Amino acid sequence: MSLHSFSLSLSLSSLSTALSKAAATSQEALLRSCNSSCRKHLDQLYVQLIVSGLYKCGFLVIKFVNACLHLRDVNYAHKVFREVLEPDILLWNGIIKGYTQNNIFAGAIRMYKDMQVSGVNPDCFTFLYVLKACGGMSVEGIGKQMHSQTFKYGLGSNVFVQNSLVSMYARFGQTSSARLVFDKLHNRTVVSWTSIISGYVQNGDPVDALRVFKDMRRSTVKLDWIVLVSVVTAYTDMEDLGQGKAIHSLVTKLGLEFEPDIVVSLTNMYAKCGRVEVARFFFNQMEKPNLLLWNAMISGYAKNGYGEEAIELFRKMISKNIGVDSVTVRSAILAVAQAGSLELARWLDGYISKSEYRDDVFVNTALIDMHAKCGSICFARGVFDRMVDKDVVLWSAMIMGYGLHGHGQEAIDLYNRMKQSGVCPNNVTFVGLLTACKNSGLVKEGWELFHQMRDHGIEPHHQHYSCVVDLLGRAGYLNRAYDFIMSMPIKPGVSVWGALLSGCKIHRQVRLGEIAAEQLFLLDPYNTGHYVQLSNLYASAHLWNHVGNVRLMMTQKGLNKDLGHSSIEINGNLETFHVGDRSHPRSKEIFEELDRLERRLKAAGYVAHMESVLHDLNHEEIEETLCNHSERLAVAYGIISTAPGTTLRITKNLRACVNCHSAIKLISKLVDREIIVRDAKRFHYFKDGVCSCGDFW
DNA sequence: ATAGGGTTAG
Repeated sequence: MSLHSFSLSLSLSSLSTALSKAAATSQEALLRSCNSSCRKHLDQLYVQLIVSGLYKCGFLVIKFVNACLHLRDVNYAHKVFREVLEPDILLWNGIIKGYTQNNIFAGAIRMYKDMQVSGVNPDCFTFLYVLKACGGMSVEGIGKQMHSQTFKYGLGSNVFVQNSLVSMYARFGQTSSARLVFDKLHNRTVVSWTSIISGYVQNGDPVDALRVFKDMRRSTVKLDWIVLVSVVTAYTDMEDLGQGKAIHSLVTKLGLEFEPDIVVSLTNMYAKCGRVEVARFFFNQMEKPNLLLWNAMISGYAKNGYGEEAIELFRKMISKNIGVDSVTVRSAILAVAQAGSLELARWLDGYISKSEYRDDVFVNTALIDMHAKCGSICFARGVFDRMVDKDVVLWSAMIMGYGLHGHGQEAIDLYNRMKQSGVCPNNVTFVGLLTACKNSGLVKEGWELFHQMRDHGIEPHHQHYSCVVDLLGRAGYLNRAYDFIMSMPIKPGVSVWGALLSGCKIHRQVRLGEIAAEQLFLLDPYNTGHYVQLSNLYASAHLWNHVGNVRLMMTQKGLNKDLGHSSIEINGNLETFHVGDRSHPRSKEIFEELDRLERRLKAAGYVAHMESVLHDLNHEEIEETLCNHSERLAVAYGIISTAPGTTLRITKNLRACVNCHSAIKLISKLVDREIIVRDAKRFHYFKDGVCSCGDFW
C-alpha cells in the first residue's frame, strides 16, 4: 500500500477516536509508569497525522498535544505544534498549558511571546497558564507586565484570571499585592478565598490567614475541604491546638473528616503540636494511607523525639513495598539523627546508598548531620568526601558537625579549604563556624570570624549574635557580652538572652543574669528552661530565697521542670531511662551498680555540688535525685551489660547537669571506659577523668 | 479546556 492510499484510508473520525484512545491509554500507562509502548503508539499517530495532512485540523492536533501531555512529553507536542501553519488560540493555549503543567515555565512564557508576535490575542485561559508559570519561576517583573496585560485584554474582572493573580503574587512573597487584587474582586469564589488564605500561610503569616478566614465565614461562600486544609495548616503553624480542635469539629460537622488530604493536614497538626498518639489514631483509621500521610506521621514522630516509632513506620513502608519519596527519606534521617543511634545510622546509610537518593545533595547533607549527631564524625566525613559536587550547605553541615564535637580547629581548616575550592560562605556556614568556636573555647578566632561576615556581605542573624554572646560569656567576659548585646542593630531575641544567662550561670553573675532572665520571661514566658537556668544561677550563689521564688513563679504558671531522659544503645537496641526509673527489667542490678559506683566515687573524693539542683528538698533527697539522673542510670546499665572496655554511647534530651558531668568524668577513669554523651547542645567525650568540652557547655 | 491545598526544609 502506498503512502498516498494509506492516508486516504484514514477517516477523520477514526483518527479522532484513535487519538482519544491514545490520550486515555497513555494516561493509564503513566499511572503504571510504563510509557514505552504508548510512545510507540504516539509515533505511529504522528506519522499518520503528518502523512494524512490532517495536522491542519486544529482539534486533532489539540487531541494529539493532550496525548503528549499525558505522557509528560511537551517536546513531542511542540514538534506537532510547529507543523501547524496558523495555530488558533485553542492550540496556543494547549501548548502553553503543556509547558506549565510540565513545570517548564520559561517555555510557557516564551510561547506566550511567540503567540503575541504571531498576532493572536490571549484569552482568559492563556493567562491562567502564563500567570502560573510566572509564579512558578518567580519572575516578578514579567508577572507585573502580565498583570497589566490582563487589563488590556479586558480581563480585569474575570474571576479565574484574578484568582491566578492572587496566587502568583503570593508565590512571589508579595502578600500585600495579592491582597490588593483580592480586595478588588467582588464576585469572589471559594477559590479566591483559598488563594489569599493559603498565600498568607505560605508566607509565614497564619494570623492574617485566619483573619481572612473569619471574613470568609461571614460571606455566603460555602466552605470546602481545600480551604480547610489551609486553615488547619495556619493553626498548625501557630501551634494553637485549642483553635485547631475547633476546626477539627467544623470539619466533622461538614462531613469532610474522611477526605484523605484533610486527614493528612489534621494528622500533621496533632503531630506538630506534640499529640503523636492522636495523629497515630488518624493514621490508623485510613485503610490505605497515601504517601503524604505516611510522611506526615513519620516526620511527626521524628520531630517529637519518637525516633524509633518513626523508623518502625519507615521500615514498614519498605517491607510493604510502598514507594517512598525524598521527603520520607529525609524524615527518616531526621528520626535517626534525633534518636542518636549509631546502629540505625549505619543501616539507613546503607539503605540510601542503594537507593535513587544516593547522590541527592539534600539527602547527603542530612546524612552528614545524622552521622555527626549519632557520634560518628568519621562517617560524616566519609559522606562528605564522597560527594563530588559540594555546595555551601554541604560544607556547612560538615563544619557544623565538627562544631558539635568541639573540633573547632578542624572546622576552621575545612572553612579555609572551602574558600580555596571557590565556594562562598553563607550565613549557615558562619553559624557552624561560630558554634564550633564556642564549643571549643576559641574566643579570639570566633570573634574574628564574626567580623569577617560583613566582608562576605553577610548580615548577622540572631544565631550569630547568640554564638558571640555565648563565646564571650563562657570566657567570663560578661560585661563585654552585655555591651555587645546593647550594640546589636537588631532587637535581641530569646537565643541571645539565653546565651547571656547561661554565661552568667557559669560565672555566678547574678545581676546580669537577672536582666537576661527578665527579658526571657517577657519574650518566652512558658519555656521551663529559662526558669531552671535562673534558679540554678541563684543556687550557685546560695540565694536560696530566690530559688524558692523562681519555683513559686513556675508553679503559678503551671510549669513543671522538663523531665530528663537518656537512652543508651546496647546491641542495636535503644533503652531509655527517666529520672529514678525503676521500670527496667534489670532495674535491681542497675541500682546495685549505681550504689557501687557511688561508693567508689566517694572513696575517690567526689563531692556533689548541691548548689545546682532545684530545691526545697532535704539533703538526702538531693543526693538521691542526683544519683538517679537518667544519664547515670544509662551509664550503670551500660557498665553491667557490655564487656569491660566497651565504649558507652548515651543520648540525653536536656543539657548535661553539672553533677552528673563531674561524676561521669570520674567514672570514666574508675571503670576505664570511654563514655560519649550527646546532650541537647553538644557531644561530651569522657575519658581518663576528663571531658572533651573542657567543662564549659 | 478554565483556578485553590497538604508532607521536608540541609
